[in-house]
Amino acid sequence: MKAPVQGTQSFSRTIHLLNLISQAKAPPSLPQLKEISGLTRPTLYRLLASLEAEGLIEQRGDQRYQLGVRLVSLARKALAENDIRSLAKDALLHLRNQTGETVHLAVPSRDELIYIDKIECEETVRMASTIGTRVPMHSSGVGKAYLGAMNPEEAEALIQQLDMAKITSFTNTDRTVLSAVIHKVREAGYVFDDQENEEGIVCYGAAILDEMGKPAAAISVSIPLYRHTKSEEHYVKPLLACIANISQRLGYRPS
Amino acid sequence: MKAPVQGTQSFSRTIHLLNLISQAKAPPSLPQLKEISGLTRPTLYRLLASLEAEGLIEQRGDQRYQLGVRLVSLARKALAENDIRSLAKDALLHLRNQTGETVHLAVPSRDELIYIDKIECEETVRMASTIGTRVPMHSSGVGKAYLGAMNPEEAEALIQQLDMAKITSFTNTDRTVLSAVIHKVREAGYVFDDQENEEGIVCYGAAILDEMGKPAAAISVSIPLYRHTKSEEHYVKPLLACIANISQRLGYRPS
DNA sequence: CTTATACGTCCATATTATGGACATTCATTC
DNA sequence: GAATGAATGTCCATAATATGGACGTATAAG
Repeated sequence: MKAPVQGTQSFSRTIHLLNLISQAKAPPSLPQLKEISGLTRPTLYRLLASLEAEGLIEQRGDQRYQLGVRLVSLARKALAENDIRSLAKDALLHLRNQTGETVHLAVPSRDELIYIDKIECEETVRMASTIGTRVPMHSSGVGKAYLGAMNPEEAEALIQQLDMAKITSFTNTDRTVLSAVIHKVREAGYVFDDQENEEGIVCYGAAILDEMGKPAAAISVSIPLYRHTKSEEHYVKPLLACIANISQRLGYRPS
Repeated sequence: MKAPVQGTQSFSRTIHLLNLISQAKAPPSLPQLKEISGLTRPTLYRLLASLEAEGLIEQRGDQRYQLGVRLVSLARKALAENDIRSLAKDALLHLRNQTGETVHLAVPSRDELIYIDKIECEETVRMASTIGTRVPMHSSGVGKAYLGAMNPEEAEALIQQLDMAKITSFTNTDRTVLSAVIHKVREAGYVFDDQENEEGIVCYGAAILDEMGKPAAAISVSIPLYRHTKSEEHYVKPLLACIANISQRLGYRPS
């Protein structure tokens, strides 16, 4: 395997092996690793031993290999320096500038989404939401976008557990209807929320995908109903471009 | 540098460099890395280039190096397979068995702690808490333990923002008193909560530390007041042993 | 303009990583 | 229980790689 830098071929091989373990659907066994990696037995043993020595992988009781806790502590540090908010900042600013409306970034917390960033529009009439605001999954743009990016079975299981509270007079409280909506969101890649979460406010939402294609966060563009005068494309096109930008920085590679 | 396994010296060197970047108080510059690593210039360049090629580090605009987003996605996967709940399970069971009382594991979420695991005692009278329950930082054992493990400045800043609500008639609502309590917790390494969060329930709490010595989670042993008959040591000694066990698995190394 | 420092790369060779061969352990079959 | 095959694990001669002294370029300071 050709390393990108001369003199790092062995390091690249080892990290490649780590990536294979990371990408496996379930912790792989030795024969499985030998097959998917194409490495010879002594080399495979040695590279696994070196990853284990550094805590990057661990061998389970059943001889299978999984990612190690050292990665978690490294990543906590990485997040402190480089969390999704920082990663997303420029793209969110750009989205706000292009749409002219308020943009939110939200992450999941149990069955809600929490706004962790907000880039406000420059209009006089603005959103009352603040960072830290929790919004329900069933009625908010970011929540429905997140559900729509989840694995269908997982999304359905979560929908069955949601408290389908009536937030506004427009809020849908029927789970079957929500399932159908989420199905459409999954196909379209974004959602249009028509005052289900806040009377007089509509929004477009989409989910940010991580390296494994799973939703990591969601973004919305929120618009007072009276100012919602431009075409859907005016909001959706830059929203999806923003999502692609951030998802890519997070390691997502569309197949 | 002697590698733990023959044939992995280069990989060990590269990971050692990654660890130095991880442990630096601020993203280090090239001259700083050269000094602390002891590597020659060509070798340093090459190893940095290989880490960068794999996304494990990134060079900032000001030429300094920080941990890369690839670590975040690897760690998300690692957490899915090996999260703190799994890591802590055996130790929590052991703590419950030794103390005979209900044990909680909680992680922070903004200014609260959320129970993510609960090992119930085998007595007839049990705690009403459930997984997912949020408890305030100022009044709960896990909350105060967490505050006590934080950096003093950060803890103080957070204390100033807390909603010092009166949860029970025993709840302290004075920030200055809370600061003094947290100072004592920091010194003792654990907290004794006397019905501040739930009338009729006392508990002992301590924080789990991560690889950098920062709190990652907290544990409490909850006891109905009428059953709180044994010595403090009966609860505290196994609690601290449990904490040490889990913190070590998380990569914490006491200095 | 000169000098010093910082940043960056080449390539001969010292050193390491490799895998064919072999060893040990375990499971299966007779 | 013995024989056989498969799985797991390691050795070490040598093919291949990683290294750092030497050199080059860019930038900053005087």
